[in-house]
Amino acid sequence: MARRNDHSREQLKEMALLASESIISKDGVDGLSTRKVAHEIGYSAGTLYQVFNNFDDLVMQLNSRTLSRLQLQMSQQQRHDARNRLKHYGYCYLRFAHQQPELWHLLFEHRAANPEQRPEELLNNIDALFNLVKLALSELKPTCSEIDLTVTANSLWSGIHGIAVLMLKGKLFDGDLQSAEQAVNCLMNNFIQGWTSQGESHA
Amino acid sequence: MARRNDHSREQLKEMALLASESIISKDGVDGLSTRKVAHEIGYSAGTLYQVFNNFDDLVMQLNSRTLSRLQLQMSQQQRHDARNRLKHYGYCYLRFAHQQPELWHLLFEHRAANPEQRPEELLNNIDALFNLVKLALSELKPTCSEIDLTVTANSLWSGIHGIAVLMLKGKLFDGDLQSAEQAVNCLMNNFIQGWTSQGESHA
DNA sequence: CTTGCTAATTGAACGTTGTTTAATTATTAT
DNA sequence: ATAATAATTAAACAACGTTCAATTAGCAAG
Repeated sequence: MARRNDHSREQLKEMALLASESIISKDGVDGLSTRKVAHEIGYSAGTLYQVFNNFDDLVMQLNSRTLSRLQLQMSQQQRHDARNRLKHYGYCYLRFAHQQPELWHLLFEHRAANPEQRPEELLNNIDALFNLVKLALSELKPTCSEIDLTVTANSLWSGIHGIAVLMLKGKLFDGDLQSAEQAVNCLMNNFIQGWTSQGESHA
Repeated sequence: MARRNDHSREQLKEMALLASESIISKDGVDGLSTRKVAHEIGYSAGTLYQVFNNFDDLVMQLNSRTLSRLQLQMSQQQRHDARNRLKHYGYCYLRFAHQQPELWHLLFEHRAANPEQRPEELLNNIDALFNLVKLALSELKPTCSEIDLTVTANSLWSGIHGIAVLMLKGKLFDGDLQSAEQAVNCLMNNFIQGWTSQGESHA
């Protein structure tokens, strides 16, 4: 029996999340289980429920970490003009999905039994990510209204997301990063070209 | 014990697939299980393994049906010009995802334990679907090379797919069909506008 | 230093899941 | 009618998330 003051709650949570990431990197998302995590950190499965509400809660907190790491990567290297920054975002997104396919899958494709318990932090991180895109778009068309900007950012970024999804699914692009990057390039170029060459009617 | 000649293999498979769809419509994708399907058709779980290799095989055959239904809906109503036909495809795709979210989710987000056993039929249906898009694109730019056409179709359709994914995830577009359609419209308009207004350098 | 209280930790249990297999039962062939 | 065959089942297995009574460790008071 692990002694009571061996680790604080915070430490326990941190250990569990680290162990989860390690397990996922070894056995994939489907190999993650409460018993494995508990065993890895030298506790029993029940103890995890002192730190997490349930398994989905653990996943959500994992996702929070993953998303903030993604956000960090994307927000670096802001030196380019808006057009190239958008491309940079797309490549970052794609590269992250390619390098951490299991964590990415958990982040975007995990179905919580109780979806409404998504932590505030995760939602905020998603918003922050979208705001990067909106900001770049607004530089490309300063006269654009806020609502049009939102629709445009949603549409464009959904496209990038779709490419990442299908890359990981291995169906399109042969699961190949390079050909997926080609698709991002194609989508970005054509979309931005179309968007900047016409009025706001097509927002 | 159900008697041996009550149903042929074909009938058994058909019953199981129908029962699966019924269960999914009631309890969702996560409510689907071998025991439920077996109980619904009046057999025991073991009997299913005479007709399916395993649970993933059942899912794959379900997906084949789902995909061919989607393909049917999309290939109808071909009367429009290429541009509007592409939009029609996008709306069809989106509407299907919205009307049958559980089946759609199973089709595109189910992770088979053994991914390489995907049935020929499913792959063919996916190809057929993509060829619809490529054909419409080729009408928009008859001089376009086959390889550019492929990249462009992949990019555009990945975008549509991404919108559908995020619509169902309920994160963007408020899970709302109408605002997702707006995104499809935005993506299609800008992409096509951009693609047709420039040479093949951006394929 | 011992005793008693509190709270962390555990192990076993429950109800699931997909899957396998020995035993049973229904059908067919002789 | 009997023997061979094949379909069907019930039970078992391992693993899952989750709960909870029992145990044990830590701390405070006497």
